[in-house]
Amino acid sequence: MTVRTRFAPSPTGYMHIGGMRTALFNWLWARKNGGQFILRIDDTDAGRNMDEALGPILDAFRWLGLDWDEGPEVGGDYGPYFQSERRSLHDAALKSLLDNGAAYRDFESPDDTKAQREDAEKNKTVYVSSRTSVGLSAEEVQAKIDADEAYVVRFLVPRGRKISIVDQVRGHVEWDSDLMVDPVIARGDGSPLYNFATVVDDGQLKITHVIRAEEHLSNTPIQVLLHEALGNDLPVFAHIPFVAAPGGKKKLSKRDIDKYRKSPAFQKLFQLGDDVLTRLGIDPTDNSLSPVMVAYYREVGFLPAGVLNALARLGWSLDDETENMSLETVQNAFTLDRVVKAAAGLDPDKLMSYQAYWMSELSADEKVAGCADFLSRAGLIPESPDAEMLTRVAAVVELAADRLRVFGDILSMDEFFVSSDQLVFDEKEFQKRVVKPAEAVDLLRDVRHILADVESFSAETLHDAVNGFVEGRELKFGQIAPALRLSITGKAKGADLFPTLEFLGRDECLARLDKAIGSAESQRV
RNA sequence: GGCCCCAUCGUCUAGUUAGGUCUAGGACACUGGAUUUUCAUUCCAGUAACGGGGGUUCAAAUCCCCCUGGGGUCACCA
Repeated sequence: MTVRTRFAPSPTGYMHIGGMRTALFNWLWARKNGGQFILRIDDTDAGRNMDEALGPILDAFRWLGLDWDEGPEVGGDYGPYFQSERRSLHDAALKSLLDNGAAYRDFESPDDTKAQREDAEKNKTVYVSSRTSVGLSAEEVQAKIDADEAYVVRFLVPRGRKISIVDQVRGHVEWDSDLMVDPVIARGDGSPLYNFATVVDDGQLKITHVIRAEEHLSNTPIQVLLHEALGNDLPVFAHIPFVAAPGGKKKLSKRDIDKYRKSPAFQKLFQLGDDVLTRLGIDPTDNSLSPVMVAYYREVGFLPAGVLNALARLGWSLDDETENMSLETVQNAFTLDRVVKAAAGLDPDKLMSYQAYWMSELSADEKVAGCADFLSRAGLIPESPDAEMLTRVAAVVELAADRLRVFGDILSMDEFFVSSDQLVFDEKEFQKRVVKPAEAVDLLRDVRHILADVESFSAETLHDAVNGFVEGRELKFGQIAPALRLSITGKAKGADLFPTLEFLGRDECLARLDKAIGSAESQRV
């Protein structure tokens, strides 16, 4: 039997990071077993703006390198893959259920149903459907239809049944059919509801494994019954824990984004993301991009490998020690029985550590390509940089070394891409390191002479020259380095100092020093 | 509230199915130290957990029961 898994997103305009994890596990299970992974679009409220709504979802899959064997754009033998286009399948299934008495038209008014529900709640009894319409003869039903009486189609839940499944992650789970309400499976106009459409589609698509988040566990007994009534082979179910918000156990949700912004666990991520997004000209506070969405990580400059690694380790482990895993490694090792049962909070810190690892695994060329793209988009270098500019980027990437965790980090090294007149000093640090210390400006002047006179402007000779000066004056390096760094880069921290000087070159360094000295003097007076 | 699920360091987890090898392992985060005359990296060290109570057993993180706590879901949404 070929394993067939599916992910069935509704087109919402963005890809949720938790949904992505569910999709990943489905993909993994299919690939691990040499089966098929299917993308079905659950667009029941007919497709308006489908490009806008579906595009970001497919983009997320493409970015992470998760391919689908059947679905939008690629087709397949069991199509169509948009639920809205599968109506004839749903109609036929509905008719068969109605014909054999497994479902019935319920003419009870919604208000009556609601009142019964509330009554039951008040009396602390179990609410089950009244089934007042079940006893109606075919003629009576037809008469009501002819009289335009409103109705819905409900599935007639068999009484006295224990419905049990062997969930691949949870084990044996059981429900009592006597406690179940007859679910509405279609509206009066015949349009199917989720539980019904899903079962019809899963059956027709020959899905063998339904791997989904645990919030769907409570839908399972209805779906099992529907599969039975339709004569489908029952798929294997695996309910994986949902992805929780950092620090908590609640489902990660787009609506709570403002709360996350204040959460300490999210602090570092937001700081990084806000900075990068702002430099790219995207307003990070309007929440059009947030850490709940896959696209956020791409925009900030994460690697697919980093995100994938973090997602795979959220609720799954290979063994007691392996942390850094490629998609291929995970794919080969993936089993459902190693999926954890409890909800797992997304840990931005850990995500960042996976990311940093995969960034360090990248070749120099790959880093340069990624950084150049971000620099272009931030307007720091031309859109199509020439070879000379790319060499420059490569040199900065080398200077950045492991300070580069995400591609967006390169944007905070803007001092290497602007000239002295555009250079902005960190105001607070400038006060502290250059303006305040009494001797700073004089020392800077001395250093200027050294830089002007040194024979070859290389990191090594620069280091020796400055060092000689420091020793000759019986100073400490720390008395001069911070002021020098700030004058040259405008920042209090950054890449190694002397290589930075060498990279910028003598003229640029002197110009920056002059600017700093001038600025400090004017502020002192 | 009904139904269902879950419960090991702050976090992600190993260990639970086949009880002993667990004075509970790893990773992230955090703290301290070394290296780096910034920052980051790297290295070393440290803090830190079986929710509680009953059983069963020679032996329980592991099996059973109860409690507590957390969560999901209760639509003519998906």
